[in-house]
Amino acid sequence: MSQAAVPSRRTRRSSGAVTLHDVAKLAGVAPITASRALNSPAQVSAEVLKKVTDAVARVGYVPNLLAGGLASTRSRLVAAVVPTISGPVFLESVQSLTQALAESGYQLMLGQSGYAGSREDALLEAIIGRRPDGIVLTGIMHSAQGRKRLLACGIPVVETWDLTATPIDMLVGFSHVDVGHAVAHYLHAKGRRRFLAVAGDDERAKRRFDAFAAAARTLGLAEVAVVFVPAPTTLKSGRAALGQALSQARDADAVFCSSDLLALGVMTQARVMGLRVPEQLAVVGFGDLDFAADLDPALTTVRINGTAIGRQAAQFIIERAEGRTVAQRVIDIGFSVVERQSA
Amino acid sequence: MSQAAVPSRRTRRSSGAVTLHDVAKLAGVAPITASRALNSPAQVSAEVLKKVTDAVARVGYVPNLLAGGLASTRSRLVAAVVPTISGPVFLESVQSLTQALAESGYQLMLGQSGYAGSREDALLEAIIGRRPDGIVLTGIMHSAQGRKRLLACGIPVVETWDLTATPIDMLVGFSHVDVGHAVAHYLHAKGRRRFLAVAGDDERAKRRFDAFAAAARTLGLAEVAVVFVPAPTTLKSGRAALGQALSQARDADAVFCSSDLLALGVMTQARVMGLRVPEQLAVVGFGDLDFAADLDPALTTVRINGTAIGRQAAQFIIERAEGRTVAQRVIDIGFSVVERQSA
DNA sequence: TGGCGCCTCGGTAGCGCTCCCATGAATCTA
DNA sequence: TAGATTCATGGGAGCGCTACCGAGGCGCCA
Repeated sequence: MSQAAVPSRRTRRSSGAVTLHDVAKLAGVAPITASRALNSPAQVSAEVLKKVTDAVARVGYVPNLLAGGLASTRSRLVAAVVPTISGPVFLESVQSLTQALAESGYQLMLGQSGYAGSREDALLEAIIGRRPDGIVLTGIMHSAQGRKRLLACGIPVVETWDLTATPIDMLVGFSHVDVGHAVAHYLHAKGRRRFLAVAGDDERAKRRFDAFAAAARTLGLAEVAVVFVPAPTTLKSGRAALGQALSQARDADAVFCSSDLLALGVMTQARVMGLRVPEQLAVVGFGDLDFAADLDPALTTVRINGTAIGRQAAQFIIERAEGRTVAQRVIDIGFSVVERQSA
Repeated sequence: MSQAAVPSRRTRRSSGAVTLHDVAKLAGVAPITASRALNSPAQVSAEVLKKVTDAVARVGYVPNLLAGGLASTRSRLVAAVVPTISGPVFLESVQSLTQALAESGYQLMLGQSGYAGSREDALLEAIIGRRPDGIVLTGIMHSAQGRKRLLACGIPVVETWDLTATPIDMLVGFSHVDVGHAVAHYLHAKGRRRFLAVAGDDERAKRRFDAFAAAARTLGLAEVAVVFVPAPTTLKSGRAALGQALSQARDADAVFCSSDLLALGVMTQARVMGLRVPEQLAVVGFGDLDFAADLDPALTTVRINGTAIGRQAAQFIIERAEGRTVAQRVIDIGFSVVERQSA
């Protein structure tokens, strides 16, 4: 197929790769015309279009998007920041975000902030330096420093997985306070009266559990014993935490866990201890990970539509990148308590 | 702090952001000197260095790495391709890859190929177009088209999670065939004689299970009944598959699963069916996800050091990006069968 | 004192692409 | 038929940065 004269005047500076100029020369048109043929085919004649696409195929041209991004100040790169990728909670969002972006020709850059947030500044620098067309944050940005930075650089920002009255820019999330209330009322309606809680020590989980405890108080129930475990949460910490929690309140009849993994740990430990779920102990998780529905007993949990979050975040950013303005900049996607067997 | 005269001559073309020129002007040096002060501080005098860093701080300069990448043909971007991010198997690798890269100033771009591999071509185009300094592939690249493309573009490539005699470039992985053999021998040594297998239908799992079945044959055991489930594997498919597998071979005394999630499903289903693990049925997983050790019974599984894979892949690419040559381009990081309670 | 090398700094010229504006041809209106 | 309007194409300039080379200042040796 290709003994096509691939120009290989690889100088010290040039990468030696095929450029748009080569394509244009081969097609017998000006570089800018070749550019148009590739980026807005509607603007060129059918004849030119064919010549250019043929030339592209012959030399195996791949546009240099770095150069394109520099020239057009649109990098077609979007950055996503997650605390850590190995906690499975945000995966669904990242997955759908990647996919939705890819469909529109955008590529995702992944950054991990760590739950500590220490490297956050360096990470922001690395991200902003790449001039992405958008930044998706998991959780809202709290450090004043970081907010200022993001505001100053003028890049569209989507905060996710949370709700706040003062978003930096755009937001798609849900109320952690409402989740805490909803679960407390759910358990109360099921006749449970003595609540326990096992939670990761990240900021959002804490808010869920403060609300959970507050709602229990409002319902006239005993004070909720909350055991905090280090984020990211694991099955192991769930097992350990249940023992600890029960020692604080042995007559407990319900546990709310800040993740499904934690809930699985709690259920495992309960079984080992001879506690029957849900008869003696109701267990509620959070996240509705794909295994939750098929555990035995099936896990009652809080479902967050992570796919919707990712898709909506992508849409927000694409809208803005294409120059349109986003009317509704804050979206509460809500949540639902999924009733199964465990509570 | 900053009433610093941020130049905001935002033209139609310019992003209006602070540039190196602004910094240089403020510091009273030439742009190239400012560049050196930031990128190779050893080459400038202490005095100049201070003037430049002060100026940077005053105007809040963030280097445009797109422009830098274009000029130096080093984007400091690395692409990673995974089948899907939501299967938890590769997470550990992605996590350590991201981290190791970040420490050296590289940023990860994430691409999802899907298990089907249909969008692979478009994905490669999107990746190559960004001129990354390296590409990390999960699994080896099979399509001749894809291999050719990667070879042609001259970007360092690391294939992972597999072993082949003909890598495109560099490789860090392990032998799936050896895994199959090792598990068969492990179970045989434990006195098990009638093997079952539940596997995702991806290519690597298939190779593990062919080897597993072959080893069983060599050991003089009955033919292994293998049930394939669609990738990515889930707890649910594990539960369903066990029933199906047992109907084919009801006297089975051991199951090898192609993922820990599948194994959890199998164990869950076994419990529901009144089968005791490991007494009546030994269960072996694959992956050693973080929950495996703390299940009840604790899951015997095959441990792959995903962190080491990610770290090594990062090192490979960084070495090459810095212009050094990599002597040992293929690394077998091996695996280990982790004995716990389930088998 | 001159010649040599080293170190610091600057000018110039791109990297590969797209923006803005100008050109000529073809089409339309009066 | 002249003038205004579209359309397809091209020229020139520049996005923000760094590679390359050259210039001047310094200390060193003979």
